[in-house]
Amino acid sequence: MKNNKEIKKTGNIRIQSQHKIMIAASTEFVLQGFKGATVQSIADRAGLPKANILYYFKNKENIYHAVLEHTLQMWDEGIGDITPEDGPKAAIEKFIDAKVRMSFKHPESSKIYAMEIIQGAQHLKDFARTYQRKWVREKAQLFQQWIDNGEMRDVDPIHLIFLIWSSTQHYADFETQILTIMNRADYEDEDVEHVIAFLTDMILRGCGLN
Amino acid sequence: MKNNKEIKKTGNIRIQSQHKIMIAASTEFVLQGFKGATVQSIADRAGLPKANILYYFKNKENIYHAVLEHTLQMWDEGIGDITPEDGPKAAIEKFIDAKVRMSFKHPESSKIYAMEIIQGAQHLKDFARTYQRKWVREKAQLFQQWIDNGEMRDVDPIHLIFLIWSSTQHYADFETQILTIMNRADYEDEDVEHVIAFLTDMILRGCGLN
DNA sequence: ATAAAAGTTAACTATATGGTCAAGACCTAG
DNA sequence: CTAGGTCTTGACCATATAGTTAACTTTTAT
Repeated sequence: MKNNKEIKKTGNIRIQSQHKIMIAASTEFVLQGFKGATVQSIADRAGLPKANILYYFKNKENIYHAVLEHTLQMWDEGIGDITPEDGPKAAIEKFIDAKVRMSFKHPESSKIYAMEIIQGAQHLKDFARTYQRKWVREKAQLFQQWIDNGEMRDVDPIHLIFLIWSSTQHYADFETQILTIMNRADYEDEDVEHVIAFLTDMILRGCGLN
Repeated sequence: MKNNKEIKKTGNIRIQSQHKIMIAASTEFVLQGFKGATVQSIADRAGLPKANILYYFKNKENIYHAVLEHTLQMWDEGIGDITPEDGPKAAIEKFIDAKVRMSFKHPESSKIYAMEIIQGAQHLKDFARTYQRKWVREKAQLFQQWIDNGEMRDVDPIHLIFLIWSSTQHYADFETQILTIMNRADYEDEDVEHVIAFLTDMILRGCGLN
């Protein structure tokens, strides 16, 4: 009880502050990059004095790590799992649906992750990379089995995953460009559904599932 | 003659130095981002003293602008043109072929461009954005005509272009991740052909052209 | 041959920034 | 009420870095 309360009270302000800082930091990292985002700019955006930021995170790198980790975790949770029972059609539908929704809901996460990869994944821990390799290979194997069973066309499963990945992520990462091209200020709710429908249709057909 | 020689000689060293600097700068900008890339690091990579860099480019921003402009120009030249006579199949084939080859040949360009867009295209001149909108809309209209003529399935042409764009670009931008997943150190020549074949097959089929 | 132009570079400066510190405010438990 | 912890924050410092300058060398034009 006592311990509980301590966590509830003392922990709360810590969590809350850290959360507020991470939100602000995400924006700054997207806008300015890791080096370009200054602790001061993060502080300003979070509405806190700089020293307070450094009180909750030992240094800028730690903020970035926290943000990255949070991103990975969100990705991991958001991307529902695919099972052999799903069959190829449902699997692709689930996968596209989840990724597109995530792209539209958390574009900053996608952007930060993309920048990290583009720059060579210098801050990404080895285990994260290995984890992803395992994930992709596992899913690819599922697709391969469906192919072997004649449940879908014989397409390279690894590249199929890349295709889904890239085409869905694009709406987050290239938001600016896409909005410019569509001559719009913001995405709207219908866009999500439209994109899901479009991509699902195209890719299912590519796999001979339509 | 005199004038010619002057351009040939004097211009040469200028062009050569600028080129060398831009190559080095590209790498640094990809690796460290705009703010993270220091003039010194660019100088070191180019094998020149810092002051020499600043002699050829007034400041860091100018180096970045030159690199960006070069990238845009290359993209513009590399992406062959599509004409109404091509018909949808050849158009898609040409487009994918050109973009994939560019991704594998000049990944840094693709990366710099991607980072610029992700960060909100803060350095991109308005005319470049407008130009791209025009380009995409123009091509989309072509596809729309083919659709109206019953030459291909009725898919959203703008999103079709996004799909081709994203899936091809991905191999440049996410190089690091893709190599990790494929457990490889580098791309090989066959990869280009394989990717072209895979994407062309998938997307043509998606458009009902196969 | 020579003067002007172009190129090279070490040394310097001003500033921005990451991070520290210490003093004090504010909780919380007993 | 008070002692120990947590939180807050202005002031400070060391360093990294963009950009300048000025002296010097090399190239080019005539």
